[in-house]
Amino acid sequence: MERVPIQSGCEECPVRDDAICSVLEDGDRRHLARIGIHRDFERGQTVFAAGDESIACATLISGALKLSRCDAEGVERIVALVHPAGFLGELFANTREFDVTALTKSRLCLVPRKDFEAMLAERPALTQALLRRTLDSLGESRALIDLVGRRDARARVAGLLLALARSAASEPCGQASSFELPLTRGEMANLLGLTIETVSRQVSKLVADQIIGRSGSRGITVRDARALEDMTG
Amino acid sequence: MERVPIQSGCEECPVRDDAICSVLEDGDRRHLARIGIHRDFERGQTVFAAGDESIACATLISGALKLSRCDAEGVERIVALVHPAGFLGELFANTREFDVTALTKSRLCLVPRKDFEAMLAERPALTQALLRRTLDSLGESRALIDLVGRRDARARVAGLLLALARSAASEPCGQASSFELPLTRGEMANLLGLTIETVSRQVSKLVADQIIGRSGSRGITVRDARALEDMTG
DNA sequence: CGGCGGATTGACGAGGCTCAAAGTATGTGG
DNA sequence: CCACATACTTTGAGCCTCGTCAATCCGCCG
Repeated sequence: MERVPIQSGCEECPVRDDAICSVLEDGDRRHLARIGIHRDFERGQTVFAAGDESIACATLISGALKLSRCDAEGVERIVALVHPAGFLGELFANTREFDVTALTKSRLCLVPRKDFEAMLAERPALTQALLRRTLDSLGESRALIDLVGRRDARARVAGLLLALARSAASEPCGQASSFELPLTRGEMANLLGLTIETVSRQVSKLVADQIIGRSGSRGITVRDARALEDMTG
Repeated sequence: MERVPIQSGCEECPVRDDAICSVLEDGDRRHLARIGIHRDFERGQTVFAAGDESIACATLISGALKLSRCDAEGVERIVALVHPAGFLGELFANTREFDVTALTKSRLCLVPRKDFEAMLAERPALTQALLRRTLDSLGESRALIDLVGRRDARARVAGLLLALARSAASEPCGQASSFELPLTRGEMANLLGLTIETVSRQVSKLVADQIIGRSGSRGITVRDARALEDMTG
């Protein structure tokens, strides 16, 4: 569990133009770079645990994370995915609400919460950026409600594959034609409100219909993006 | 469609301590009171329409609203409900993303968007309050994902009834034992990702099981709140 | 090689959707 | 005041999708 100081004042950061710190002036950025650290996580590692005290905020630099919660019976419930440039942190509560787990090898930029909150108080632009990001999350969350509440299994899987293809794209607004799933079938099922078997069957059916291709159990090739989009409405 | 100026600088406002303007100092409040107006809507009236230019923000003073969107086939999809003290407004986009419709007789406090944004830029506390409210919406939205994605029909209906009982409560954190549903069966079904028939059957079953009582098709009495809570996990 | 976690595939049953009909509330016009 | 229309709700019957249970398969690692 290495803690690496942030080198070179963020100049090399791959998400420097997308993450919420992009709204800061260079001076403020340098300040954050001095107090922040980088840290790497392997697939499956817990980044934050629900119930823990919230002492740090973070921006995801690379990789992918899941946000989940366990219900009364101890069953995991994934409520959102986090992609690079995404922000993590409880802002007005002292304890964390969700478990945050790495889905792939991931790198985070961690900043002590109190320092971040201090900067929020002084820099309205930062608060606005955070608000904007939260509004985006809200939009995503509502899109997920749509997917999960109204679509059949085939459309749910199609919608998730599209979303993952988009987030795997190199440019914003594009979509990768070929990518590795960061989620197991079980995690896909969990997120979509389906079972492992149903997800597996739908993926197989999409392959049979020539809409996607498979390489290994995690590799996906989008053959007919149009068909996928049509399914999700 | 009357437009009523805000009288008496908000002193009488029933949501003055809960709405986002509660974080403002009296001077700023008076300023908003001068430029804002009150407006009443009847059940079914459109408050804002998706695609319209966003020229006003609003706080719901009384009543209830639904946020919905239509998919490609023109089918309505309710994504959230808005209760008194709730905030409405696209902040970084120029067009509205959702249809907003009154579910009951409702009163709103409307403020021109540009004035509101100007105040946001000057008053970090206001931005923070809005951020906090947005985070709450995000939490609600994730709770809805949980309800819709993982629970069976009975639990979904139970969860919605509980949520409505809470929002009908006079004190915060309490729940009304008897209230009027602001939603038709069709709207409940839409929100929960079920059909009208299934909702109707589940409500009938809850009545048969002595868990709730009915007075007319919209009146609900909670007889066994514990049982409802147990169902939703 | 065997063991293990994850993925696939099949058979079966149940829960919820579809289709259909009838019941209830509310309003409108004669 | 009643007849009628309209909108919403309730209830029933049958079917289909998806969940459950179970067996097998694949890739990976010791």
